[in-house]
Amino acid sequence: MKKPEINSIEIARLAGVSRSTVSRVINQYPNVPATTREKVMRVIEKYQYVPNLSAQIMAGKNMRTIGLFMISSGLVSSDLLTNMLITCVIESASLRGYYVLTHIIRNTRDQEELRVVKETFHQKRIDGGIFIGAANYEPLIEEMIMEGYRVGIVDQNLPGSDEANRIVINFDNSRGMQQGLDYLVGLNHRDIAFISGDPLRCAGPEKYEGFLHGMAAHGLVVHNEWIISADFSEEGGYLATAEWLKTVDKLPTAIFAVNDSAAFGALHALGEKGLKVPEDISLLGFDDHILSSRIQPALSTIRIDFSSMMDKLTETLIESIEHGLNRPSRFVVGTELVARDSCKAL
Amino acid sequence: MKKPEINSIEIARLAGVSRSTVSRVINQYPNVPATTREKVMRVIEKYQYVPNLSAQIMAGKNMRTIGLFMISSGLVSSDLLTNMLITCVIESASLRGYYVLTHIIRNTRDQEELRVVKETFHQKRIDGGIFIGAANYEPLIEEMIMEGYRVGIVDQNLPGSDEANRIVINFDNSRGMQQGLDYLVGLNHRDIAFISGDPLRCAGPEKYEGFLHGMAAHGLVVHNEWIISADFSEEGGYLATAEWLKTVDKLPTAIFAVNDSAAFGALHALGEKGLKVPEDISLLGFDDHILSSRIQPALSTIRIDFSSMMDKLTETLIESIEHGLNRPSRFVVGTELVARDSCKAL
DNA sequence: CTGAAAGCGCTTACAG
DNA sequence: CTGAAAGCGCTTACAG
Repeated sequence: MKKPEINSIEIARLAGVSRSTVSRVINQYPNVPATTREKVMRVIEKYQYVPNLSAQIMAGKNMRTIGLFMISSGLVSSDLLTNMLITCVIESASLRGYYVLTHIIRNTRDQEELRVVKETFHQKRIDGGIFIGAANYEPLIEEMIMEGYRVGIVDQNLPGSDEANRIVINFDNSRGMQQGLDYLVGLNHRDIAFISGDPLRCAGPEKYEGFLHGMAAHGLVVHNEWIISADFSEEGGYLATAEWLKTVDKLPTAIFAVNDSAAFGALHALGEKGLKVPEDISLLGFDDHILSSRIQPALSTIRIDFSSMMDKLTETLIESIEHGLNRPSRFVVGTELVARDSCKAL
Repeated sequence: MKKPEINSIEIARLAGVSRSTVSRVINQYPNVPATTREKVMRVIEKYQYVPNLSAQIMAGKNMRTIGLFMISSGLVSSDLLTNMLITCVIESASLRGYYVLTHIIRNTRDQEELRVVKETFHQKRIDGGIFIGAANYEPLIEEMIMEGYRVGIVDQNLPGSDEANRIVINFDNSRGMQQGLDYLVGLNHRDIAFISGDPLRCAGPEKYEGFLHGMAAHGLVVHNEWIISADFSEEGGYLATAEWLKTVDKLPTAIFAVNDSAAFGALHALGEKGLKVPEDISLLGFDDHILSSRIQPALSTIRIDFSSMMDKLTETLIESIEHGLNRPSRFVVGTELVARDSCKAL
C-alpha cells in the first residue's frame, strides 16, 4: 500500500555513484561536478526520492521545526487573539520552509504537562521554541534556556538575562500608555481610571507604571479608588469592573483598560449598570483586538501590530537556528493610537 | 551548554543490564520482572533519560504527530473560524499525547507547496494528516490516500471512495438547510433567496440541493433571480449581494446564506443599500460563527458544533494510527437552529 | 527472563 | 572529485 520507500543506497546504485555522492547532491555541496549532479538528480526525480528525515536528524541535521507553546488556562480555541498569534507564527515559519509544532500549556505547575513540553525539546522534535503568554519569570522557560535550547519569548523583561539563545520581543508599553493618556487628556479627560492586568506577566506592571508616569506627566492625580485590578481576560475585566462599580464613590470620566479583552468585559459591566459608552463614560483599550472594530461602540484602542511582531520573532528564531546567534536579541514593537467611537470629548 | 545527552547504552551500563532490557522497560514490555524494571527506572529517572525520537522512528515507532493542513487562499490569520478549527485539533491531539504540525496551503496548484506537503508525509514527519477547506475532489488528498497514508477530511462526499485510511466528517447539510427553511417558513416567509457557496467544495452543492428540497417540501417556488452565487467568504457574500441588489426586480422577504461569513458580507451590502435587517429583510446564516452572536443584529443561524466535530475527527485519526482501522470511517455531525435577532416574523 | 547483534537510512570526516 | 566506513541511538527478532 505505502509507496515502496527508496533509499540513498538504491539511488546511488541506479545513478552509478556512491551514497556519499548522493548525499552531496542532496545537500547541495559545491564539490560535485554539474554532470554528476545532473545524473544523480535525474534518478532522484524519477523515483521521487526523499531522504528519510529521522536518518538525517540522527546524522546531525536540523529538524526544520519550531515549537509554539501557548500558555493559557482557558479554552484557547475561544480566544481570538491567541488563535491569531498561532497562525501568524505558522505562516511566518512556513514561508521559511519550517514546520510548527503547536502545544497548549494549561497549567505551568502541572508536572505532566511540563514533562511533555520538555520532552519536545529533549527529543529534538524541534530546533527551538516560542513561548506566548508566560509569566515574566517562568521556570520552565528559564530551564530550557539554561539547557541551551533556542527560545523566543513574547513579552518578557528580565534584567540581566541576555543569553545568546534568548530572543525576546516586547511591545512598547510605556509609549502606548502615554499615547492613550495623551489622547484622553486631549479630549479633556482628567478623571481617568485604569483597569490593570496580571501582575506576574511582564506587560502588567509595565502598563501600570506607564499609566502612573503618563498621569504624572500631565499633572493628573491617580486615585487609588480608580485602579481596578484585573488580569487581561474579558471575564476578569467584567468581574473587576462590576465589583468596582458597586463601591466606587465618584465615577471617572474615562477608563483606560490594560487591553481590549478587559475593555470588552468592562463594557459589559458598565452596560449592566446602565452606563453608556461613550455618552456616560469613555473607554479606551489596548491591543486592537480583532473584535474591537466590530463591537458596539467600536472600541478606541492602542494598536499593536501582532502580525509583524510574530513574524519578526519567528524570523529571528529561525535565523538563530540556522546561523547561530552569539548576541542576545531583543526587539520592541511600536504602538499606534486608533481612535474609534468609545471615547468622547468633554 | 546543551544538556549532555545520555543514551540507552549508558543507562544500560549504569543499571547493569543490556540495552535490550532498557528498551523493554521504556516500551513497557510485560516480560520484565518488577525488580529489574525498578532498577532500570531509577537510573532513567536519575539521569532524566529520554529516548532519542529519531532513533525510535528509524527503529519503526510512530512519530506521535499528526499534520493539519488548512487549504485557504486568504490570509488565514484573519479568519476566526479557521483559527478556531486549528486550536480544536491541537487541543484534541494534545489530550491524546500527540503533537500537531500545522501547515497552510495557499494554492493547491502550486507545485512547490504541494511538494512541501507531500514531503511532510514522505519524511514521516507525521503519522497521518487532517485536511480542512479542500475541494470535494482534491488530487493532493487522493494521492496521499492512494499512497496509503491515513487522512482525515472535513467536508467531503466522494461516492464509492471508502478506503480504510480515509476518515471523513461532514455536517448534516440537508438537515441544516431544512431546519433553516422550517424556521423561516414558520415566520411566514415565502419569498426566500439563497446565497450559495463554492460549488467545488462538498458543502456548496449539498446546501444548494438542501435549499431546493426544503423549498419544494414547503411547496415554495425557487426563483432563479433569488439565487445569489458566492463562495463561502465574507467578501464573496458582500460582492455577490451588492451586485444582486443592483439588478433584482422584487426583493425576497428573507435571505438564507450558505454560511455566516457570507451573511456578514450580505449584511454589509444590504446596509449600504439602506436595507435594515430584520426590519426590511430577514437574514439567516449557517455555522454559528464566533462573531454571529456579537454583531448587530445578532445573526440567527444553524449551529454546527465545530469543536466536538474536530475532536471526533482527531480522535478517530489517532485511533487508526495506533490500532489500525480496516473499515472506512464516516461521520455526520448534527445541526441546530439558533434563533437570534436577524429574522422577523411577517 | 535477558543479551548480542542486525537493521533502520542518513552524513561526514578521512583517505585517496 | 569520489568512495569506504564509522557513527548517530534506538528496537526487535533470535537464541539461549
